[in-house]
Amino acid sequence: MQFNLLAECKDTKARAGEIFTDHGKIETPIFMPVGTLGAVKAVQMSELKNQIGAQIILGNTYHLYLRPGTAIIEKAGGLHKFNGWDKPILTDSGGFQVHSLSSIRKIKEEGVEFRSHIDGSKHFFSPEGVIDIQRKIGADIIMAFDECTPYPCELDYAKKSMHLTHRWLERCVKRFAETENAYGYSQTLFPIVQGSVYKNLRKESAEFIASMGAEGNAIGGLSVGEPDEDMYEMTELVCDILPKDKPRYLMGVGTPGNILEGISLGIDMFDCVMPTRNARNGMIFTTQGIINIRNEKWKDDFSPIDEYSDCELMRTHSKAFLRHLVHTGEILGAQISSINNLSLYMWLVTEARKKIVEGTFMVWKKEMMEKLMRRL
RNA sequence: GGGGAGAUAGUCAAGUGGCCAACGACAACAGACUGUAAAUCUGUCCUCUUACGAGUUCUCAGGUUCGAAUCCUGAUCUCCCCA
Repeated sequence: MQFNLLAECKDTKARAGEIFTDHGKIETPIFMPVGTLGAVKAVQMSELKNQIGAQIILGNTYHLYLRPGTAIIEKAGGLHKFNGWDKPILTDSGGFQVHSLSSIRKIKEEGVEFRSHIDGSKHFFSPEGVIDIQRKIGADIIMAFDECTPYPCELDYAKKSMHLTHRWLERCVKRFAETENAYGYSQTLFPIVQGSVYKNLRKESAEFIASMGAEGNAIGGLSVGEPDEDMYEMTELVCDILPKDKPRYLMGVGTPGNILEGISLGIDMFDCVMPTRNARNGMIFTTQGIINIRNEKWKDDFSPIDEYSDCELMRTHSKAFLRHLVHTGEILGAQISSINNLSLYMWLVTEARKKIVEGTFMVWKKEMMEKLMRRL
């Protein structure tokens, strides 16, 4: 993997760059649609590629390990072959499931014991095992196994958890170095900064992660319920420590506003389920603000969903029709909504990149923050 | 014409003397959702009130009772069976 920094904003810490992987180029800042099970829910690969313009998607180690199982993916020749997505893929390690499945897992020094959320069976994830699985899944970028701490989180717990994540990281790095890619193209391992919302912990973690010399670095444990101000403060602090010449990935973020703020703090990569999950629940992100398309007020509004969208679907379909689809539970409602939201997110990062290169990012960002986050 | 069953809030549907403004489901309305246990979840849902609470209800009209959606009488309407 290769990262080139192409432009920097003079007013903020925003930057524009490009990442080269064996599956192609990624222009940063970038938003990565989440496809937990190897598929972005309600969106076809061709739509992702041609309409939305996605450059990289996510998969999830824990979920793919349970179903279809590592052996099947290996037999298919890796996830790219299995799901037909020939551009870059990033897999999360299962660290987020340590957080989201907290009621059915047990954390130990050695690793994490999960009970499958599907059938209750026991599974053990160690840092080494997670690297092995991710080697077999074959994502271009793989993540270290970490504990994504909850919010709120006691200082004492956050500290212990962070140190555990650091020890796990060393084991991940070791295993990664000892193993090879399974399908002939290169993979790279991103370590993850933790430390909850504690400045001293974040600093310590960022310094430790920076010292690993990875090709890219991630910030985890944020956007788990803390106030936006805390998220931004931690992000800024960490970005200032992480190497400038490597991409920075803010995991799980966020709203369009969060993303713009993250970009201005020096983040290059984002992923979030919000555009797809919320789409399925009727939340439509448009260039003019946020719409709850289920609301009664749209029932006879035959104007385009977003006449200023660069997504043709949004300019041609009416709010009333989309409301009808979502309201009646038509699958097409989820599809159109998901494509729209992802298109909007991709448009957002693409525009941001342009503005950074042009040198007008700050003014544009301010305008967009208000516009995109307002409720219609 | 004869016999039988039934009418409960937007819909379906429990309740068959007090714990009933009335179970539940659906619909409707609103909200939540940030490295996806989510096409999920939460709330409201007779009227008025932010709420506390108050006021009207269980086809209609009488009646029994301290007390009725629940018992009695009649009316109206619906459905089924036989001729």
